[in-house]
Amino acid sequence: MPITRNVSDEDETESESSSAVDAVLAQIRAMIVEGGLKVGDKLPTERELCERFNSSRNTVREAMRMLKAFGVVEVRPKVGATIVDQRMNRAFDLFAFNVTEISRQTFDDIQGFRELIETGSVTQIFAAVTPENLIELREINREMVRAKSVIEASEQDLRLHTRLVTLIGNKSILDIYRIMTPVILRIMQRGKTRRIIEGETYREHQAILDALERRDALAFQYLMRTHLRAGLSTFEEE
Amino acid sequence: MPITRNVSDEDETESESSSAVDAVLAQIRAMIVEGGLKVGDKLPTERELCERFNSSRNTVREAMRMLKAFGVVEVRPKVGATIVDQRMNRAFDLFAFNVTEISRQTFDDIQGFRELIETGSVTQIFAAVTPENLIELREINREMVRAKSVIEASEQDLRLHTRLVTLIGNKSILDIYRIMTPVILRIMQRGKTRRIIEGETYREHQAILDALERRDALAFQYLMRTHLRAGLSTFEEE
DNA sequence: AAGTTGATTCTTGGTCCAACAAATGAGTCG
DNA sequence: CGACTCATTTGTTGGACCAAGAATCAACTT
Repeated sequence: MPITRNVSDEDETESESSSAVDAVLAQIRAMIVEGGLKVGDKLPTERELCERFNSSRNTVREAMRMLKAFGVVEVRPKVGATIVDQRMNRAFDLFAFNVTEISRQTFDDIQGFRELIETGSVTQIFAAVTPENLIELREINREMVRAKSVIEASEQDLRLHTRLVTLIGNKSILDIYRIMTPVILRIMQRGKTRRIIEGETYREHQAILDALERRDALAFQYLMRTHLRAGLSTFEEE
Repeated sequence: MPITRNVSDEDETESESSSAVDAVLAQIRAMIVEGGLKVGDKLPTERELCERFNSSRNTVREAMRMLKAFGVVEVRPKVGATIVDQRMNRAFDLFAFNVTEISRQTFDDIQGFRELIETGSVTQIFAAVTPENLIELREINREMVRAKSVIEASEQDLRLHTRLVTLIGNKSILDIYRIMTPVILRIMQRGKTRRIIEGETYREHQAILDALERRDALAFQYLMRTHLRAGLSTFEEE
């Protein structure tokens, strides 16, 4: 019997994907789901998967590579592949992989989204904030003006906003912010150079934190909106 | 001029990843960025990348596999690899790859996020909605009750909400909704069986659309919040 | 003669195989 | 108890072949 077994044999119940790698990927995935494998469990060895799926080792490895890229498995030499769930981190890597320039449209959309979140969650933020939080937030704001470079200042700026979002207590929203971090940073570093240096951003932050401290929802929302839109105006100058 | 630069040379500024595949991946990425390659451009052939990076073909292929998993390149036989930007679709696939069960916490977070978006964007939605939109939305709602299965009904339910979110006119938010689609669907299909059948969801949708039609922001926000939280209560019954 | 069509060849990704290197867990011996 | 050896497993390499598509060219038709 020749070695070249055809992929599309009898065991091809699903996904006649016309690609051996995709087929193996689907089968491994089915094995995870139907086998009820949970995070922390181990997958069979590569060679075992080879003979189980009638595939070559390279094919199995490429499928494993995709699982790794998806953040579903973590594989170490000798110890094998264990199931994990780092898809959020993968999504983060995804957006850090910059190939295209940020368009004006993307800029508007991201800022609009932030406005929605950061002004809309005023109730939750007010309910959760503690005096210690305020001290920390003001300290971050001071670190921003002490920053040596625009890049560093942007990171502190975003850190302050992210810290505020953390107070909402919603992990999904925080995850989204984490995913968007690279894009937001690029947006900040593009348009805010002068504003940060001139201290406008610092003073706006201070006003927002003051409103937060005295639980003035209307002021908080108004100042936050103005603050976010100010970055918007500097973008279109160029 | 010899092209064969050694991998571990001076240009290894980042990611001395101790992995040949990661090294090749970083180099290809650097080639894209520094070469100013845009979407639509073509990458060199695999064999050319082999000798340029002094790597084996399998190594290059595994690196290419990751680029494909990232949605950065699209590779077709004979024609080679072309640069694309389908990272949003990849992120979508990422979250469709379910390995873990939805926790109560995730459920709360997602619903909280939706509440923030769908009640917070009332101004934009009111400004954008047209009579045709309303007709379409009501039609989707009717299709939901005509649905044969819970799965189909859930899809129509989410379709209505997604259509509403589309009216915001913010592509980033829409992207996030698309990414979350699989998770939201699983949430819906878990808790809403009885509610959909009994027509509660339909009537709540109708009330929301009525408020939308007469531009009653307060009613819209209140009804939407109640509607979203209703699904929350059915979740904890089990 | 020009255009079309068909076959042929060549390129290129897709898959497989065999082998070696490196890492590491496990067993063994001092 | 510790150091050492060994076997297993992933990481990497090089080579081989196949299939499909692009390119080229010859033959045929109009």
